[in-house]
Amino acid sequence: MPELPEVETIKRGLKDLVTGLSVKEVVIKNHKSFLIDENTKELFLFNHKVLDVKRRAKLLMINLDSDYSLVFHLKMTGQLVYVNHNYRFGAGHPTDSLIHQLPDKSTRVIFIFNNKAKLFFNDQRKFGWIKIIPTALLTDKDFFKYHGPEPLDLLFSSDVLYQRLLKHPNSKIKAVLLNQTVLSGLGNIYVDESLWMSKINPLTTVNRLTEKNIVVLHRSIQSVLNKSISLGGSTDRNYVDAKGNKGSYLKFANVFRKENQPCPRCSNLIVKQKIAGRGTHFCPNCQKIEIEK
DNA sequence: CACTTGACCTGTCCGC
DNA sequence: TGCGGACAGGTCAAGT
Repeated sequence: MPELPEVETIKRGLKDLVTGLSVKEVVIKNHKSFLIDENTKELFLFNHKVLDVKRRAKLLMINLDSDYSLVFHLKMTGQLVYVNHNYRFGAGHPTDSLIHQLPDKSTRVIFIFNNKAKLFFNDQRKFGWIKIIPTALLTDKDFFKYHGPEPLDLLFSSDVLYQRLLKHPNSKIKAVLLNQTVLSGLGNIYVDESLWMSKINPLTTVNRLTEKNIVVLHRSIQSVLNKSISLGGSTDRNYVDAKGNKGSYLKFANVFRKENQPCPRCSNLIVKQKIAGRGTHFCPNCQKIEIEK
């Protein structure tokens, strides 16, 4: 589930909650989720303060004052939920009921902090992972050489998008936008939404796109991501933020999970079709394939 | 090289 | 009510 807006939302929440705390204990219920040896735990994890929480692409990083960082990839069903020592954030918090159920059967790793708060790494499908990596490596651009630019970075212009897309001229735009080496952070939801907003058919090959298409696509990607971040991301099934709150972006989605419903722009029915191996939602009427270049 | 498929896992939903 | 199959937001390796 978690794409850029979801990981960004978790990061913002966690940063306020865990900065300054130190890890006292870790309970690993599923070892494949977090391969770490006792030595590394003692030397680089335990009793080290959290300096900062960062995001790059879909990775979330907790920098520790040991010069190492905890790095998380949530893949499809990962959650990072912080719960304080008495299992409450405050009277009447909407997610108190959810928090009381933790740990649950999807809990794979639990971090316990010096203030007795716990951070639950839940992951139903066990695809996600946690690693401990030297912070210096994470700031080295080599580490992210297989990740494309951040779509909300000021340096990410429509020209940059154009240049990167052009490296895959014969591929379908849907597949290229899902490719993390081209651009970081988009997943199935935001690719479908961005293409709808741009009136681009997901089957269009890159070499059929006009320059105007790309200018509009660039603006649409940023608009969709910014709107989702402002709404706390998308909760389709699993996703919750660091406090256990769901995101509300999908209430405003135009095509994702809207198959057989009218297109908000032209009233034609939205279709769902497998493209690039993924369920893809679009309006075949107003998302036309460009004929001329 | 472009593209597809299968694998990693668990849970849910749908049709019989 | 039970069972089998398809499917789910991510990524990687292997195959065509």
